[in-house]
Amino acid sequence: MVKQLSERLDATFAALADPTRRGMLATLAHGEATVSDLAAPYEMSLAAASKHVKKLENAGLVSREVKGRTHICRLDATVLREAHEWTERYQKFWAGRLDALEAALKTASLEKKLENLDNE
Amino acid sequence: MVKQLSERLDATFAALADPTRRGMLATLAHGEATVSDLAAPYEMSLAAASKHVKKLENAGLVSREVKGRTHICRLDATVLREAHEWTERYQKFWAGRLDALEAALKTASLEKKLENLDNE
DNA sequence: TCAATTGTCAACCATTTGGTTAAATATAAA
DNA sequence: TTTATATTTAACCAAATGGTTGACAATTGA
Repeated sequence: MVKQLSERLDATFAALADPTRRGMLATLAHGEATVSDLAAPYEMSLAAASKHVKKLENAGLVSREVKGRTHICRLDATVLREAHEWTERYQKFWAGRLDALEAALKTASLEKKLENLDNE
Repeated sequence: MVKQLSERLDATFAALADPTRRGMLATLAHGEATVSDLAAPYEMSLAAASKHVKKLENAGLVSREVKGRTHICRLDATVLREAHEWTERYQKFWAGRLDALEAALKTASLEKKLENLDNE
């Protein structure tokens, strides 16, 4: 059952809305890590950390390979890319507004110049 | 009271993790809108929509100007830019750009240092 | 075989979230 | 002034979240 984009964004943004989970992703940016590795920096129980990893996995941000009794986790940035693209649209919108502002200012100064020309 | 980057990311990502709120931002990308305007596309009560707007505002994604009995809302992409930059670091990692990965790790450790400084 | 390690699962708890309805507030219009 | 409009607030509810502890399963090492 493949989730729709909107639902994937829900899960991705929700997964990112927690400093522990963002920290785990930062750890994974260095390379693969076990659940214990990911849990190590935090004071919470392993069970709690395990839930965070599961949430990252459910969002599709992390993939897991069970190897013996350890679970090897890796960063999977596919859904993260969707989140990045979502925010990018609004960034571009904002940049566009700023461009429009620049354009407005340019037009204003151009008008002034034209007026000055008329006065010459 | 200015929030730390980490807390701003918490609030921003949490605000984005809901389709109603993302829809409201999409509406605001067309231009300013009142709370009623933002609520219109949804079946929920105005009170419920009002809470969503408040959450967007608290995250800093939306600014509000009270004008008579209406509240005019506008998109404020400042914190969105932070979220965009955060996802960008990991998205670049996924794209296999090792130089970007280095930069991401540097930024991450710098971020930690800055936050540690703030905590002292 | 027995003990330690890795991790999940179940049950529980407090807090947050996202919704409701009803009442309150403030402004605008008649 | 009275009424209608725009919005928030309060009280409430069910479900989700983020944590705990304790038991369990699987694997590894002694």
